[in-house]
Amino acid sequence: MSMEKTFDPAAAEARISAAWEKAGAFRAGAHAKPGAEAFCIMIPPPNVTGALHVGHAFNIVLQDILVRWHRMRGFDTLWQPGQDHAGIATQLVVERKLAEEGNARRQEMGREAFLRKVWEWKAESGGTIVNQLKRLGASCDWERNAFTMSGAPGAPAGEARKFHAAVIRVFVDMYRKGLIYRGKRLVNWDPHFETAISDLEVENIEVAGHMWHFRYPLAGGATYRHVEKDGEGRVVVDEVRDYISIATTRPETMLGDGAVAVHPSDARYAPIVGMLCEIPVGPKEHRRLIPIITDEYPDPAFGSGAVKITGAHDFNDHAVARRNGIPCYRLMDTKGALRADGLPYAEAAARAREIAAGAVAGEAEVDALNLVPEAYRGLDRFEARRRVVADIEAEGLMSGVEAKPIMQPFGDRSKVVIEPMLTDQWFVDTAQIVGPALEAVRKGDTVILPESGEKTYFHWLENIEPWCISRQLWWGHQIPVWYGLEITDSGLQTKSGEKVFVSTVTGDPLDRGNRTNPDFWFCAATDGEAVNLAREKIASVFGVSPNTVDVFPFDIAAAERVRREDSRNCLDPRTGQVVSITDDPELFKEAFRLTFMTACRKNGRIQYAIHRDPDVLDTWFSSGLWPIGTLGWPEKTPEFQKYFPTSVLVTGQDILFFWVARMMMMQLAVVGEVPFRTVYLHGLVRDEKGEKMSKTKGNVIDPLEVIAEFGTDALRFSLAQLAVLGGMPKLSTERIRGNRNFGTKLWNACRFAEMNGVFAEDRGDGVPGARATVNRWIIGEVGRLREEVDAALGAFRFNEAAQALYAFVWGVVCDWYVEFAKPLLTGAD
RNA sequence: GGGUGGUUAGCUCAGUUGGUAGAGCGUCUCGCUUACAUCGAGAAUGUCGGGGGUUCGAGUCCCUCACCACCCACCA
Repeated sequence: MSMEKTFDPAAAEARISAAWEKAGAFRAGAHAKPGAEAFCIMIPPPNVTGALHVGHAFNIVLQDILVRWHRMRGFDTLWQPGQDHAGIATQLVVERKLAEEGNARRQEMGREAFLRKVWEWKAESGGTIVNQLKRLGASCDWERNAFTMSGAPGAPAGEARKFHAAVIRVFVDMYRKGLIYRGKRLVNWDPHFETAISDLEVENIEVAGHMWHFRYPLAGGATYRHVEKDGEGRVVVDEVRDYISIATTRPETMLGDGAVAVHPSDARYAPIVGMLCEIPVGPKEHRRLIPIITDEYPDPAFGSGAVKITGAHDFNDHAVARRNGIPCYRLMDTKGALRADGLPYAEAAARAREIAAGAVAGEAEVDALNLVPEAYRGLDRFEARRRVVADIEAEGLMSGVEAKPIMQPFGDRSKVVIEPMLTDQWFVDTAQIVGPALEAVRKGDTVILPESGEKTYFHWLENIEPWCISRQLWWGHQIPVWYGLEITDSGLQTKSGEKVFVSTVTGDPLDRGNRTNPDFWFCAATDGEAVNLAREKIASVFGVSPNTVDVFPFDIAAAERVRREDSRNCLDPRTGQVVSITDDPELFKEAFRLTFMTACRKNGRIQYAIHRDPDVLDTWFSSGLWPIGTLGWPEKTPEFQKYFPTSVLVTGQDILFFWVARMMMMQLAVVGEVPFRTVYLHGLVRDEKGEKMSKTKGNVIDPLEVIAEFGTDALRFSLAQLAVLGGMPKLSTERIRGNRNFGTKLWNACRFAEMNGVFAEDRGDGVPGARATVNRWIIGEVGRLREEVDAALGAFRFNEAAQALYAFVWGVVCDWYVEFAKPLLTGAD
């Protein structure tokens, strides 16, 4: 078969790809020399949210070059492929798809049915991704394809790998070691997805905002002399005021103010520190009074120097509130609307006044108080802001408003304004596990390239914050913790002589905020184990044998549904509290049915109900275990032993914190080893002008379209050329076209050889013994080239390797060697 | 407010121990010569952001200024 003048990528790629697959050329250890050193790369698992873009292509090509380079030289090579379940992103995609297809919404569908839909989506999307990776020529060991949710309950056939088990195992271990904790903290709340997110998932963007200045009247009509001085000590203001002036960019949060703070050194306010002032909003007869306190936080030079403290909706304020024992009143619901639940405003405000006056209130009670006046209840936060401003202005207590650019937090996926929200969440206590991760890079156990990446890594880890890992989503690894209500032995007995149990927990057993005592949390890999833990715990509380305790895990979502749909409610509507349950079977039946109350004694046995935390883990918690999870840990698989720690991680610098740093911490915490020896960070692929590619700009280069037009090699070579260490890859179609031409050039050199019968005879392996000077010369040149390419790749300078090959093929082989060879081939040899 | 990187030919960018600048694309001229017009032959274009310093010698090291980009950050 003689060769065409131009290379036909489509035909060749399909043929070669099939041959590779048939030969098992990419299997772990393929082409390894006996006793060879291992070389392993874990693919950064693409999300199962859709098609691959050119950024993936870039990432894949670099890995493929490293992998093939090692495999070719006889290393025992594994390139581990797989996909990430990508909690929020995938849930979003599937919800959108369901909506487009006119299906029931997730909430109507129920968790189980929805998850089945997600798995269907995953099967489709995962398959697409694998096929696209294959089109890019990725030489992964496809038989080992992994998925971060494989093996999870509800996973369909074909998802039997055990990644889920590894994730759960790590959670349980870390919990038991005290590396994971749960608590009520101010977290970044996404009102669109109605879940907490981590700090990293928040994008701070400057937007046009306003700063309003309001007057908080002093309580009881009190007045004071307000004196302001300029830099030289000259008095510029000296007047009698009956208010304190504060500034805010978020007037709607005033409703939850717990204090006004000034700096302790601020002489202007010294006369009124300790006094009360009034929040100038809401029905006049029930306005709340809050104290004027001192704290280091306010900057006397900024604004009026006085700051309103809203502990439940601002991170700074929260810290101030904590330090000073100021209550944190939550104003919003999960959708970011002002709360409509709880007691009427008048009663809530009355209680808040008592608290302000010194009444003791627990965290749960404070959280349950809804201090939103009826007029604002249920309003969206932005609408509430408008109303609050209008109302204060109408009352004449607004002293000004200025336009001001402000930094506002947005959800990276939802693009809605993030709300600091006081909620119960799970956290990794990163401070405890960060040390080894820092140390490993400092010592060089892991090297990050380019070097600037190490600086960024250090900077972030040295200032690490706790990592919020719980998400109020359905698609993900469900947190392996079961809760029961706190129960104590009251010592009381019924007439028949059996003990009465007392639940010491106040509030609603179905309330997520009500799982306060960790002694009654049961963290275990399976519900069976959780039941056993609970059984032993309850038995020990009452001093009985575990054999006499029955533990019932129940589904809290079902319980909530039962409650919603039942018009009767045996809980005290005021407090939501159930105090004690005796062994009265009728009472038990009623209570259990309506509230899923947690314990009773029945037929001489203790019965105790537990329910699993409905939340799931942050996607990055599971992908943080990618290196060990894909290799079969916790089992000591041969692959784990051979390929871990892995050799190189090739990934985008944008996920240095999200993923790389966390993998370092997690692997070191779990198996005490670094996950990889070298991290190669690359930039985001941009268009030829250096702008981010986006659908709206229309400058997206679709790798599949490029492949269709120019062939995979043209794309791959272009991407390799762009891989400058620390550089910003800018891709243009022109470049790809140029490299398609390069491919043609190479093709034609081969065609020339073929036309001259070079391939007709089998010359065997190894370096041919050349006699002609030209041939000896070119063999030497090839050797030089190889050294050059090896050196470049060894230093992760893909662009230099590409450049060397380009210059050699075009400038040496084609320009000179082919020409020199012509007389040789046409001559009488 | 911190941090990181960048500023080299018209464009996009390389330039790893300091030794008077390179590639691709584009431009201009010529050429369909038996591997290749997705090609060949030839040509033009740079005070390497400004300033200062170290050195025999600096795009390459140091200082400083300007501008750009990105990341991180709680100023109400």
